Amino acid sequence: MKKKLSINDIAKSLNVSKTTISFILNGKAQEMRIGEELVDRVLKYVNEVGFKPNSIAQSLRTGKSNTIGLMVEDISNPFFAKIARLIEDRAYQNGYKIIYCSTNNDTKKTKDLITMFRERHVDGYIIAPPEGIEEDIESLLKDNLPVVFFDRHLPKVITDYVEINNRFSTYNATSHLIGEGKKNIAFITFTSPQTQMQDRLKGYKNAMKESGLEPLVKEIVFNQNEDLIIKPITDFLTKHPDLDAVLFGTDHIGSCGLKVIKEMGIQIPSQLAIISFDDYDVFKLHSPPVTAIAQPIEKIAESVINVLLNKLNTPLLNQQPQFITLSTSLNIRGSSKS
Amino acid sequence: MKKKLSINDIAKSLNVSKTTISFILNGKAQEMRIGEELVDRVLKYVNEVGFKPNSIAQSLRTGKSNTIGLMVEDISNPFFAKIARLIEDRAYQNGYKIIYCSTNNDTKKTKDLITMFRERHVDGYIIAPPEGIEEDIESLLKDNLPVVFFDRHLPKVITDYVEINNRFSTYNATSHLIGEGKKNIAFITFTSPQTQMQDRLKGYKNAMKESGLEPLVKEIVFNQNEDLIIKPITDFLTKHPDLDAVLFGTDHIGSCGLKVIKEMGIQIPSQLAIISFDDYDVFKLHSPPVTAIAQPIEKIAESVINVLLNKLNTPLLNQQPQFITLSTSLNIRGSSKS
DNA sequence: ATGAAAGCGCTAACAT
DNA sequence: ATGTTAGCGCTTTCAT
Repeated sequence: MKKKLSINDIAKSLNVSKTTISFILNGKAQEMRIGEELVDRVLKYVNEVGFKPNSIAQSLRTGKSNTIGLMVEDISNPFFAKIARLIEDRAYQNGYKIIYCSTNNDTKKTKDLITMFRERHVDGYIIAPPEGIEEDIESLLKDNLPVVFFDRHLPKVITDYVEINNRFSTYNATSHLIGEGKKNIAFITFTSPQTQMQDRLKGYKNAMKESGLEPLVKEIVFNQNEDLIIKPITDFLTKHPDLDAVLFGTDHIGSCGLKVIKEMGIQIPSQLAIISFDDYDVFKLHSPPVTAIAQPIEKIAESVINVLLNKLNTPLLNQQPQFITLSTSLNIRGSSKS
Repeated sequence: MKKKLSINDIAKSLNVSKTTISFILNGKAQEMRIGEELVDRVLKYVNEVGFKPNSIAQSLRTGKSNTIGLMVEDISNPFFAKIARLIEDRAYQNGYKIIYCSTNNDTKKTKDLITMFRERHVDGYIIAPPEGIEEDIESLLKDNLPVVFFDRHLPKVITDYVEINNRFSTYNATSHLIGEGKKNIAFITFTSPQTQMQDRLKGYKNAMKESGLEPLVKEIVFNQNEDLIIKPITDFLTKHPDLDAVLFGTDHIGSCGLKVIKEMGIQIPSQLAIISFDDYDVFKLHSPPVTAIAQPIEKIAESVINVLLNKLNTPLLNQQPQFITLSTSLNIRGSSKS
């Protein structure tokens, strides 16, 4: 087994000081006026023996870890999985690694995870924040650690975020249903104080009120166990046979809703028109295909990582935080036509 | 801004040697026969001021990073996303962090990523390996770094792996179609030398041959761009109007196949019976619901992390590698009945 | 232009 | 039972 090389080994083999090696490796040869010939010789040798500086030692010395902490709600949710994938790609391209984790929307778990990330000295944080972690974030910001929120933000915390226009999205979707002649339109969503969910709720209510219709909201407690989502939806639909349309607040609720509707034998769209937030294969392939609010996933990921890299690269400039709001598109399909 | 505390600060404040602190913090107080009263005092103070040892320094010193490298094919694929989620949970429970990345089945990218993981001194590797990285893995193993494969393995590399019984799964699914009276059964899959895909192919062929039927295989080049999967499927189905059943090799091909079938207006199952590998909402909710081969995702994740933690905890015992093969279930639904 | 040396924070062998 | 000290591998200041 070959021993791992250190910068000292290189220095000895080449009869050069390790300082010089370090400078050359870090591109400071010019600055330090190191002979071009030496630079070549070192680079050639380093390459030959495949020496890589020990990044842990580098981290200890410089205080940078070249790591970004990514906290999503649930990595197995397609929305977050896709975002994570795109962020990962761009981060690696820029020499950053990603450490990720799922918060499960659990405040305590999230606090623990922030502590762990902190111990690991991650250079920057990308977070889809659950409620109740304001202090922890403030503490990060106080120590000059860059934090970018996405999907939602914490109203009391001033830091960069990337979101979509939730309020308009549900307003628009609801209006579409109203335009199709629907009157008894329910909104089924998760119970959540988070900004994105609150905004979706507001958009729905606004559209209903503007048209003089009575809002009917069913809130479901967030749970990993699908049965605990399906049950309340079933109860709700059973209790309100007079509904002519339903707007689902998230993709997860949407697909659970479809299961219930299938189970109950309700016809879409003749008996019930349907729209879901988020747009995935399950909606596109459904019969009839389901009208859905599509988030611009690539743009979200792109914006998030750009904002963070930007902050990482210019740490001294205490720039104004950026608040980015992106647009969704309403993909109208068979499930919402009358 | 409060300065980060170090073990030295603690030692000074308490008028105790930092060795003692270190021993106490690492649970070696008993072993070192340190006074119980002192232990309490130290623990209390450490807790009070919120001191956490710098894990980077720990890593540098001990050579352990408490990090597991997880390399999946594509984190935005639900199969891998769910596995990742479960592995993440168990890893965090055991004090390990996960650094993950998507290989995209790209040999070169994977080699680079292994190098990166290595530089980061990850303690163990969980990999869904693409072909062509045999040497890199051998090199890891030579240096005593634990590697666990899942979803597939590399025949030339002897290390632990967790898989499903692919051959039987497709054999069984094909047999089911044959039992339903189908004769012209095609298998649409990705072109891949990987063991899981080869085994799926073999299972299909075996079933066909045993029944004296002619296998018809359409191989599609793996691509991120969905259009490049849909196009060849469309061409294939157009060219073979006499087919009465199709078995799809993966969930991704399966959902693309459904799109094609929908587009072409083919009736399931009257004109064409369908079975897909992997079982997700998109298949369950389809009309008619799609017969699917379900992988035991929880068991896979559980086995993988158990095998790895086991190796991590008993590094000296150069145990026999474990080869775990789990069973799938064939969930028969409307799409495959005659 | 190059080298010596300090030190990032921690662990553990060794000394007492 | 507790303290002293030598590094882990690297960067960077300061001296030459």
